[in-house]
Amino acid sequence: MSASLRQVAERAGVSVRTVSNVVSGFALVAPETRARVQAAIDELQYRPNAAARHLRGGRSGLVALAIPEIASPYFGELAGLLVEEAERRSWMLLVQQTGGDADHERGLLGGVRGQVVDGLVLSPWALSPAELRRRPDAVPLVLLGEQDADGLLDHVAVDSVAAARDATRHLIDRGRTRIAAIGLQPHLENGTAARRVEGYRQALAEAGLPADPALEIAVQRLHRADGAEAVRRLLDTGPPVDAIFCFSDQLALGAMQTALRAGLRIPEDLAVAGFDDVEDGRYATPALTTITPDKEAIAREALTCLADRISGDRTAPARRIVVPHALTVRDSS
Amino acid sequence: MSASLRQVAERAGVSVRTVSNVVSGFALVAPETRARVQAAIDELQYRPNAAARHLRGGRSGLVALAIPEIASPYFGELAGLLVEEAERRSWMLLVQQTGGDADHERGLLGGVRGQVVDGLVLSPWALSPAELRRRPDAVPLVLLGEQDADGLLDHVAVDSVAAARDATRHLIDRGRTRIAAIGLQPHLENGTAARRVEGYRQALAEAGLPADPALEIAVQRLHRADGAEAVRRLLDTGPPVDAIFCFSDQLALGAMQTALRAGLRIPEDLAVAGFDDVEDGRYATPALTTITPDKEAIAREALTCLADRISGDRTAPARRIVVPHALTVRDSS
DNA sequence: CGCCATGGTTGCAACGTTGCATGCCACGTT
DNA sequence: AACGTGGCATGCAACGTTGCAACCATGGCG
Repeated sequence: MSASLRQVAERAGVSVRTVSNVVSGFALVAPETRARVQAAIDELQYRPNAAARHLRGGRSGLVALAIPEIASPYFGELAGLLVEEAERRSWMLLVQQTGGDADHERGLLGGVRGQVVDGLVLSPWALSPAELRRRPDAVPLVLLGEQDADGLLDHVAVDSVAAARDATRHLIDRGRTRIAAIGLQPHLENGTAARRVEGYRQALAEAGLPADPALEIAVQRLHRADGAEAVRRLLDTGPPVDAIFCFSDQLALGAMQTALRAGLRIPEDLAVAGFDDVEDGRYATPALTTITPDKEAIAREALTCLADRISGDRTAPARRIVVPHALTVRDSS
Repeated sequence: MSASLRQVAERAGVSVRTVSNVVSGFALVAPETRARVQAAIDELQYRPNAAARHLRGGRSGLVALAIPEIASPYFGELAGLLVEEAERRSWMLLVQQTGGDADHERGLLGGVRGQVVDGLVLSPWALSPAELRRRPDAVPLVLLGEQDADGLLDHVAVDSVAAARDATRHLIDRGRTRIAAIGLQPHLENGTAARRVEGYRQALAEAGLPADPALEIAVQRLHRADGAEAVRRLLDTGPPVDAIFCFSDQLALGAMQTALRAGLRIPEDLAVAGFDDVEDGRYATPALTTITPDKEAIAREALTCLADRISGDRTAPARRIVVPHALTVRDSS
């Protein structure tokens, strides 16, 4: 296999300990010795053994990212940024998919298989705040999204209420009055959808528009298919609408396709706004108006937070980090 | 921290070795002893230490996936399937992004930081076959895509020549005669683009259509922006076209947006076909005709191949695995 | 001249696990 | 009664690394 410290030591005629000193760069080593050891290292192509370091030092240099599904564009983009940010901190990122399954999420809270990782970035979906709170405190943990765990766990997220309000207000500013909201998830304890409805309702109230429950459409998941189906229902049996605010870009893209196929013109007959600003939306026809969360900031803050937990005080009070968002207006509204 | 075998052993009043036997399930352990040990394990919430197992056994249970970028839909979908497939084999997947950078890819060939992983699934982009071939044989490796490393390394891929021929033939069957190909990459040694051009030319030749170099458009990357720009160039300065075959769905989506904005009707004025069958294409307007590679098969075969290398003969002859593909016709053609 | 500080190097131990060899006991056989 | 056998349990060692403390020169100082 690969060379070990011992073999390098034998080759250089020094002790194992001295080679270790050279490798780790620190400590007092005579320049001449260092050179000799370095030569042996190069010849044998020595590479430190991660397993031994992990065992000895208790750090693996690995961080897990647990998300519902990596194939979804929003999580894909986020994962990409997290990988980059992790690399910047000489960590490596391990991806777990929960599929939005509660048991799966619960399992991860207890620690990723055998304490392999130094920390966990979790985007909970099905788990209730209550369950999140009473987790066995194994690995340092950061949550993505507003999970309302009573400030007991570190969070990183945009302000969903404000963002949803911004999006809805924009549609109102465009003169729309019958604005539907697609993306409620009453079957989940997940607080994100609830916050977005809240922001939506706030904007309506501020503008003096009535809140019509028939305009609030629930979905199972946040995929394109769900958005498509929601619009189908809305057009078939719902009240007339002149705008839709979708809680994700995926929902919005599915919604747009169905609306276009039904012969509606976007934005003339129906204005559409999404949430996430994934690349698909920018290249859709028409290009999608959306809420743009600062994803770089999410990635950066999440890992900063994790780093602080890992090397700092694990019992420090939980932080709730709110990252900026913006409204990006495009052709769909 | 977490309990170790020793602590469980003390609690259960047996030796460390016996606890190990219980944990690993094997060996001869008296039912009564097993029960007592199991009780101690549960009480202390013992979980085997991955670092120690890795050090002792030489297996980490980790596999790395190295791709240009996870945020790209094709790689996102593939990564999702690989994560699932890995889980099925009780492996965990670690994601590395090369950004299509040659140095980065080269670095990974030498082994992922300190032999952390048992295997590597690499989707090379910038690296030449020659370089791939003379890699230091560190970790077991499987390549995604047709990299033409002279049969010296394991590969998993669709037959790009045949697939490109199928797509082009379909456009010809639709009565198109001026068919452009977007996605050539003469600046890269990467063989995939070259194979797709070949398939495209074969189909033209079979149909007796002339091969016009002005209809073969090169791009830097395979993003939507590149497709959009390619179509812009084509419409501005190129010869007239009535169909486009793009080497990726992303290129096709970018191409469609630009064409639609230029007032062209799809498919009436311009038929478009892509490659990859990512979800975006299915929900685009019009829905995108494309080549559908069996991604599940790619994920499955890649990990099977890796598993064989890891636990089997590392010097066995390299395998070239070709997975099935299909032509999926939708509204864009 | 002896002592101490300093620079440079080293050995030991331990992190948690498992392969190997061995030990112990009870039972059945000769 | 002595012996072998098989079921069960254990001790030792090693995987590669690093913290700790000790070690040995050397040279400066009292």
